[in-house]
Order: sequence, then structure tokens, then C-alpha cells
Amino acid sequence: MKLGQATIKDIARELNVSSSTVSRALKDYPGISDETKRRVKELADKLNYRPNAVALSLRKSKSFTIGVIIPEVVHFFFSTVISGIEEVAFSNGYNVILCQTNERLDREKSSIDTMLSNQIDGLLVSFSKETTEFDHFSKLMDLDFPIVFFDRLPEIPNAVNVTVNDFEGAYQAVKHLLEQGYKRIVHLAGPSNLAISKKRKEGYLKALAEAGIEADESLIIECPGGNEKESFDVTKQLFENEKNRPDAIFAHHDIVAAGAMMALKSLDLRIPEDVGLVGYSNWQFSSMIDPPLSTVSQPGFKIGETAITMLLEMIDKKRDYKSEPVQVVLDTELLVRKSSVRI
Amino acid sequence: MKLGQATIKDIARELNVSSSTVSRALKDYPGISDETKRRVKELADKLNYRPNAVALSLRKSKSFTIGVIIPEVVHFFFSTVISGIEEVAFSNGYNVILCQTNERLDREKSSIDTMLSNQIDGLLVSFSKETTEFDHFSKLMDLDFPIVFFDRLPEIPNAVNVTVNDFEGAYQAVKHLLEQGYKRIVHLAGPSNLAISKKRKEGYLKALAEAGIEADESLIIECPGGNEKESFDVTKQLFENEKNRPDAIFAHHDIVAAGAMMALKSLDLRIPEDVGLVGYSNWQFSSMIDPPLSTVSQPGFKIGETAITMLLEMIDKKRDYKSEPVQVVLDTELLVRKSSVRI
DNA sequence: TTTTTTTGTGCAAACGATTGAATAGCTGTC
DNA sequence: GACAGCTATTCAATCGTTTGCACAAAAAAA
Repeated sequence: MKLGQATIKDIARELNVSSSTVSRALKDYPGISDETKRRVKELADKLNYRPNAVALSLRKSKSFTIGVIIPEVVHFFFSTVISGIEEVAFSNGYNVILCQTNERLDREKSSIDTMLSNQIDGLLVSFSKETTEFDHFSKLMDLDFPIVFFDRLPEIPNAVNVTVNDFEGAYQAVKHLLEQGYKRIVHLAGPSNLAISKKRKEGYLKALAEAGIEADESLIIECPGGNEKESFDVTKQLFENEKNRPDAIFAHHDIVAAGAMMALKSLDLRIPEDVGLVGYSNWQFSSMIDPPLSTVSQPGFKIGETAITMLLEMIDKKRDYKSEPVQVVLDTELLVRKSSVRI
Repeated sequence: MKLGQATIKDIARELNVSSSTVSRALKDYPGISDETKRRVKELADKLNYRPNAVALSLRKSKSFTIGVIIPEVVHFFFSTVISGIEEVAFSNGYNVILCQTNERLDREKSSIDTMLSNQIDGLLVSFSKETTEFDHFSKLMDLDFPIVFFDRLPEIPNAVNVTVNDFEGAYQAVKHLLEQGYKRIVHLAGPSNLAISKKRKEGYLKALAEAGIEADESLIIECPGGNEKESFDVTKQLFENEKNRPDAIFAHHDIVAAGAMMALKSLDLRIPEDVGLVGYSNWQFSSMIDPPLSTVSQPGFKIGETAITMLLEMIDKKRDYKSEPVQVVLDTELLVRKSSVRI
């Protein structure tokens, strides 16, 4: 930056004092005469002096910048998380530098590299779908570098993380479907390598088991892509045949549910009368579609807030997360809308 | 950062050479013996040396970081823009630091301040709804600091910017409604202080004028909040009365349209048979609601890409935007879906 | 008046990397 | 054997800020 920004040196030269004096005067150090302080501050004001954060970073080995790694900004859930992160970071004087991996491991690794050379003070991570080994994280953690994982959990012992109670959320959702009298419930599952997918599936299974219903493996279908096209096709195929047709769907997330909803409509099946439908994540559109989609809401903003709050505590060493690792699990909330209510 | 990151000095010490030698060896400067180069590179590799970007920034007065100011991440449109920005920035070795203003001017100003003290090389801005005077931008521009505005245009002569052709988009949308035989078309408008709102309204007016229909001011209603609740209420009130009831809506964006759609449904009005509906921005959900919403799609990703490409050119002085200011206008696309087709 | 204490400033090194200029040790030439 | 010319390396300053220590002058105590 050219920007002719005034520096401490400029002030010092102009006032015929040393840089040290200016520095101290600006920070109201004791041992500087009131007169000098006044003159320094006055000039600083006039020149619109703004401390050079880069120089400060270098000097203090602290950049007041934290890195955020997420798969994709355009996922509504992630954008709410970012919003929460931003909010707390900003009010604590931290900057947020953002990298999205587009679900790719190589991008994840190189993003971390650039961020590290930019001397970030800590990292908030929701890793990519491709990430199955976690050395690039655990190496950093061994060096005491502060990392908080959110939403997606790494297979690293004692990793500090914030997630939602996916198991419970899924359990509640399916239990609700059962209470509404639905019997043959399909689960459109997420990518099997993500912990969240497993948790949701387990919740689904538990609810069935509790109701004394034996799980039918043919009703559990993985939708790794997570787009509406995929689930449209899957659902259409599943419900085409009248014989032994399922009567409800619990989807891994709302986009998947939306695809399923369209498939059901194209088959002239009524929702919720013929088929009940519950999604996950409470995407922005869920309440606006017809019928409004029942879903499990995840507190995205809260996740972001919590994660960065913990990260800042790690950075400031206010709490020793090493001896007392923390895994925060936030509650989900089942939002019952029209798509799953038939009694 | 503790991180015991190896520095040039560490390598120098270990190898009993000076830092300068190490620096030059790493960059294959001429005048360093092959033997030394080999040893330096080998050790650098072994120590996993990574240049300190902060030190570099300070030295070179260039941070390879650009700042992005947007109103809110959770707006789908903005998140696609960010995605485009991210992509190009990353592949050019730039970092993105992100601040959302939550539509507040004070946040906007203080964000810019922090970003500047972090020595960003340039700024991409979509300013807040509250921003009505632009001194905080024009001051910077006078100092030749690179800024590109997107989506929202400041009242600054010669500001470099990227927008979509909102006028044309709105015009096409309303023309389409007219072609479908709708006659009394409501416009649920955006905040009147934003240029985009004006442009869309003008497009609406032009289409009407062309069709020889006199604009009825009572059919143009501002929805400054832009949430579905607001437009729900407005729409309900407008359509409640059978007498002289409007027969179509052109909404300032899809959320507003979605609110209107719910209101219409609650009045048992059929879409598109009784009332036609077109939104704006092609939010993710628009294709998934029932009926699927016709809308004007804005190329968010492309906007991001274009804006940062121009910014990088300004930063690298590849092009002189000062003598030849540029205002890029990207085309929108009318996506005709069910909500507006009745013939 | 001399010594001690206080007050206000300045010096210089440091953070990590770069870079123009200086220098040391060669080899080769006349 | 003196000196030019080359190669490989080091010196030192620089970017903007902070901070331990030294130091001078003035004020207070002896």
C-alpha cells in the first residue's frame, strides 16, 4: 500500500522527539510529560495516524487474525456459522480470513499453509468430505497451535470441538414420524465417511428399535452428493412401486428432502397424507416450500459463536483445553411443520 | 504464534552462513554456489520452512490480502459472490479477509479501518443500506487506493464497479408477465435509497409504459425490510379485497416473493392461474417451492470473479482504471418457471 | 554544596525477510 | 609480484513498532 499512511516515525520527526517517545505517548505510558503526550496525540489525530497492524504482528508474533476453513460458503448452514464467528471475532478485535475448500483435501491443505504463513493465531475448521486422515491438523495441535473443529469431527483424540447433537436430533425426528403413525420410514443418508451421517443414522435406528420396528437396510440409502437431483431420482425409484411402498422419509438435510418432495409430487403422492417428510438443518427455504418442511434446526450462529469463543480462550490461554479437552454439543430443535403432521 | 516455526535465521545459524545467503539460496539468486543452495534447500525442507508472510508484508508494503465488505454472508446472492471472489483470489495467491456490516454504517467504517491497518492491498465493497454518503470511500480513492464496488453503486464519479443490469432484468420480468396476460401488476419494491431498487422499479415502469398501461402508484409498495413476514402482510392486505384485485406481482427479490406466495395461498388464490408471480435473484430455494418461482437470476459467482479480477489488475497496475474508469454490467437471465405461466 | 531521587527522553535491539554495497579469497594476466 | 576480475559470501539498512536500559537534567534531600 502506498496510501502515504503516517507512521510513528513521521510524528517523531515532525515533533523532534524519538519514536519511542511517540509510541509511549500514544499509549499513555507513565513517564511521558503531559505536554508531550498532548502534542503527540494532537499530531497523530491530525495525520490520521493508524498503527500498522503488520508491524505489530511481526513484533508481537500475534496477528489478531484467525483462519476459518469451511467446505462451502453457499451452504446456508455454514454461512450462519460464519456470521456467528464474524460477530464475536470482530467485537474482540480479531480479523477473520476465510478459505473454502470446495470439499477438496488439497485445497484444505494449501489453505492451511497460506494461513499459517500469514501467522494466524488460531484456526476454526470444518474439514472437507475428502478428508479422511488428519495429520495436517494433529501435527499443528502437537505444537500447541489452537484449533477448534466444528460441525464435522476429526478422528483426533482430545480435539476441541463444537457440534450439534445429531444423534438426538435424528432420533427426535424419526420418533415424531412414528408418533404420527408412519411405519415404513426411509432414511436418505449422508456420506458415510462423515461422523454426522453416522450419528443421524444411529438416531434413526434407535427410534425404530425403540418402537419395536426392525430396520430394513433397503430403506437406508446413501445420498453422498447431497443435491436435489440425486434424491429426486432415488425417491422416485423407491416410491414408484405401489407394493410395499414406504410411507415416510427422514432426509439427511433439507436439500435432499426438497428433492424427495418434488419426486413425491411428481408421483402424485400427497404430503403429509400419503408420505411424511422430515429434513435436517432448517435451510432458509424450508418454511417457504409447500407443504412447509418439518426439519431439525441446527443453531448455526450459536455454533460459530461458541467455536470462536473457545478458540479465543485457547489463544489467550485463559483455559487449559489441553488438560481438559472440551467437546461442546449443542441442542438441535425439531421444527414440526406441515410435511409430517397427519393426525 | 509460538509454533516454533523455522526462520531464515535458524537455517543460517545451523549452516553457519548469513541470512542473506539463505534468502538468496532459497530464491535461486545467481552468485550462490550450487553446493550452498543444495544444503540450504535441504535444511529448509527438513525444517519445513515457510516464509513469514507478515515479515514479507512489512518489508514489501504489500500483504497479498484483499478486504471484502458485504452486508450479510447469509444472503445467498452474497455468498455466491464471495465464492467467486475466493476462487480467483486463492488462485492468484491472495487472501481474503471478510467483514460483514449487517447493513450498518458504523460497522462499515470500522471494518475498513481495521482492514486498512492490516495493510490490505485493495477493497471489494458492497456497502450497507445505511450508507448514503461516501466520503470514507472517496478519500481512499483519492489516495489511489484500489477499490471495486459490486452490486451496489456509490455516488462517486468514476468509481470502478460491477453490477448486473437490474433495469433490463426487471423490464424482462414484467414484460413476461404482461405477455402472459396479466394486467394489474404489483411491484413489491426494495429500499428506495439503493440504486438497484430504483433500477428495478424503472424497468417495471418501462415495461408497463411500453404496453400502454398507466402505472398505478398504489400498486408500487416499498418493502424495505425484505423479509417474508413483511411481504406476507403487505400482500395479504393488497389482495384481500376482491374488487379491483391485482393479478400479478413482481417482487424485488425472492424472499419477498416467497412471503407474497404464502399470503396468496392463505387467501386461496391460485398461482399462476389467479395471480402471476416473479421474483428476483434466483435464491437456492426458488426452484424448490411450489409452484416453482419464476425469477431473474443474477450471476453472483461471475460478479465476484469479475470484481476481483479488476481489483487485482488495479493493484498490479496492469490497467489504468483512473484514466479509463470501468463500469461492468453483467446480464441477468429471466428464469421462467411455473409461478408466472398461464398460457 | 554534594548526593540522591525523580522525571522525561533517547538508544538500540528485536520481530523475519530482502537487497544494494562491501569484502574476502581466488585465478589469471602482464 | 602487483593488480584486475571474478565468485561466493557477508554487512548493514530497511519496513513500523515496542521495550529494557541508559542517561541527562531537574528537583529534592542531605
